[in-house]
Amino acid sequence: MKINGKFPAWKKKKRKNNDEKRVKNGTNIVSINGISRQNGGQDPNLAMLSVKKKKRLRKKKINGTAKIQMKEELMNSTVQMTNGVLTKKTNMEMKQIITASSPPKTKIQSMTPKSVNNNSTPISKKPNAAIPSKNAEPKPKNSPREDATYEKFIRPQLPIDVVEQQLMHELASQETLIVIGETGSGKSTQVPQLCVRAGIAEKGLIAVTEPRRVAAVSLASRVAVEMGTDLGGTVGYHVRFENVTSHRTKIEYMTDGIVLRKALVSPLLDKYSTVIIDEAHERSLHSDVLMCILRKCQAQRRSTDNPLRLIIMSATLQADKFQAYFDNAKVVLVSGRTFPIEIHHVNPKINKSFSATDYVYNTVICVKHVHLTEPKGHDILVFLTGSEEIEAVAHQLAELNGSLPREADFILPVPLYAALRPEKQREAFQKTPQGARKVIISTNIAETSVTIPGIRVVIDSGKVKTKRFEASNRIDVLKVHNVSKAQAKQRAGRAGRDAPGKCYRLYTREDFQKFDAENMPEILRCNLSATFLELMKLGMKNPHRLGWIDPPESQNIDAALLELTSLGAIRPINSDRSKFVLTEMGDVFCMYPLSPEHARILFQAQKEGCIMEAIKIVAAMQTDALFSGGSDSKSDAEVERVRRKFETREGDHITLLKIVLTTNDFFDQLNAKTEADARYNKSNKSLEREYNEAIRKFCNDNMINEQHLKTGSMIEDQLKQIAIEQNVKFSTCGADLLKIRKAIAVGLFLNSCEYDRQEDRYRLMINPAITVKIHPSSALSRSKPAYIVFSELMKTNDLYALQVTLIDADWVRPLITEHKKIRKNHLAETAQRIQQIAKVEPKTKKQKLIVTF
DNA sequence: GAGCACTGC
Repeated sequence: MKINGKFPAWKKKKRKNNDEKRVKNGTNIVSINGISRQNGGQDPNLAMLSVKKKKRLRKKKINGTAKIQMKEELMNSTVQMTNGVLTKKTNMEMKQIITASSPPKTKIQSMTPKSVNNNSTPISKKPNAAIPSKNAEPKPKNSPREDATYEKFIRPQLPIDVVEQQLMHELASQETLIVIGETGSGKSTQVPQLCVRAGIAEKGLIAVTEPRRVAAVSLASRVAVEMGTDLGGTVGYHVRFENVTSHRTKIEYMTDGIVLRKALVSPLLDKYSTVIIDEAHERSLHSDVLMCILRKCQAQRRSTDNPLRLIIMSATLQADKFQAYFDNAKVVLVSGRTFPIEIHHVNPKINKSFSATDYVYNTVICVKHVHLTEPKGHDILVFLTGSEEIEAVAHQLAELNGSLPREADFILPVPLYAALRPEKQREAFQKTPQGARKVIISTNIAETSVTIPGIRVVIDSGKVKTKRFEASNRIDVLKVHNVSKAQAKQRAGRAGRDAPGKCYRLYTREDFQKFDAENMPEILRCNLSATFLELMKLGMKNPHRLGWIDPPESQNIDAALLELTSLGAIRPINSDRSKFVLTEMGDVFCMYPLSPEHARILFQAQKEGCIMEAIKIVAAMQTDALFSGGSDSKSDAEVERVRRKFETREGDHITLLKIVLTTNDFFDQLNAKTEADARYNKSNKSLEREYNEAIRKFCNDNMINEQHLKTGSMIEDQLKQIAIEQNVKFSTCGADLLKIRKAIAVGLFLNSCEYDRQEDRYRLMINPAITVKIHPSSALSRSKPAYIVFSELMKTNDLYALQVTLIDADWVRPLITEHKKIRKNHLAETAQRIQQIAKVEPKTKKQKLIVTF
């Protein structure tokens, strides 16, 4: 998947001149398709816009205002819920609401929730008259360009301004602070700046962690504008493949995963005086792990001259958990800035045409109702669970147009989900044509990851598809669940970004009351092995005794320990078998951003002498499907024909290798041609156009997803870089594919299966009670070899093995025997430990506050 | 012969 590195010379030069100041460890790769979600450095909010609009906005960037305004909309999207209010409002009342909310008034929460009452900061209602200048940050003298460009910027008022003095005071005096503020409060952009103004940044950087790349990049650029500095100057960001910071940087926006990687190299994180964890309420795996290790880190730095300050920022009022976890830390509340939203629940007594079970049917009925009753021009956003449902509804809505009254507008259904090709995704952001109403039918991608302008009505099915890990059988189960109350609120809020909105919920109010309050934290529903490996690198010995906000189930913890032990990454300490340490191999695994199984493949490949091939395959395994056939234009037969082209008898991993090698050849030829063209004085512009056009055609002909290809290529480079740092001797096996299959078999040996002719299914070798089917998308689904390994087991309607490779049973048998031995000991010890715990600690309810590694 | 939400290093 070699796209970058061999970049035409003309492109490299151009880049270098523009980006001298930037510190980039990523790859300078041209945007293959121009617009992408995983964009390399370009503004993520611009990324979703049409090319024309983008150009327009770029032009305006000189005076800063256009971009700022747009960011303002995107960053401070305003939400207010009139939760549960069903009353219809008259036009007059609606007008009043609109005048009252535009511009939305700053409102400060005067009441404090019960849970945080005793230690929360009382917030003054008086508007703050003496707010220090927003540009108090001294401007760097050596960069006149920055001053000229951004000097005149004055940011609009935000709700957080009112508590500014209060916050400054608390920031200076508290070791840990919890800031609760709903969307639009301005906390993500202002709190880091307040830290700088409070003088906290003198001792070290301010780190701000975000769960998504887009957020880290766009917040950094916004704050850079506000502080009158270049991106990468006083304010920078660091996400995977992209480090835009410099020695001058004081505020560093990062994804939470990056901070974790940094902690692995420098466990005390002493470069940072403050770590701000944003969006803590989302409870992402990384942010939970971070809170866990930062608490420990804080304790260790407490007595030094460089103590660590923690700020936990959350959008929901359920602060009690965080407060208890951080030793009764102070809580500051800031209100959001929002437009009101009318909530309508289904009432079965009135809405007789609704089905009790079929929410897809109800969706169509509801869209029709809304379309015929709501004012023209109000676009609709529908939340459903998956691509199949979405395409079905889109189809039915398109057909509905035939039966609408003559005066009604046209319904324009627009599907939106992550697996959709980028150019199709872009349609959701295009302006609605005259005489039509856009109905965007989306998965939960539209909940947080992307923001669509112009939405006035939300239709919420109340359902979401989530993946949960079944530790007992090591299976991922993908199932439709009810959303949480917080999630339903988030969805409704999407209707109130630009103006007052409405939300139709396709479930009764009684149903809503039964929903969980919050989303289930990721740590409770995923395989913990990779996380434990990282924590053990940091010195954790017994994960059962680690202080989590929500501790994972014992069974899940044990499953991860067993997996890591079997893979040879950790071993129990002889003196105390409930404690574990990393093995030498485990120490190497940690350096790779991979699951322990995938790291094991690389380790084995090194022994077998096929590390180059292994890196290509493992990198491709990290991306989503490279093939992007299905749903649009191309027929099933066509998709099948292209797929066959790459299929190999050895299985899907070798198929991946074939695709990557084919692509490499293509890029070699394309780059050679482009460089030759450059010598004939073709303009850079036309060269770039032809280059991108050729890539697009290649991907289209081969049904390869450009975006995933690009990501895979960058991961390949990253893995190679790490391998170099680990002094790995590079080797290639050429056409001898047996070696690479062996490496794959060893890494994935826990997933090896034997064919059962009678059942016509595969039995898991580590647990013969479980039988699985090879997914029909696999190259081996028809040939049914005797022994296979797979990448992943997925439970949908049946239990399917995904990504399958043909193996020799002798490669894995010794490993399986060893695994069974370990499991037996492990189980005996687990049983013993459980007995001991039951004796010593009868039902301890209160959570320990001291971290015990 | 099925059909897979979303992130992140």
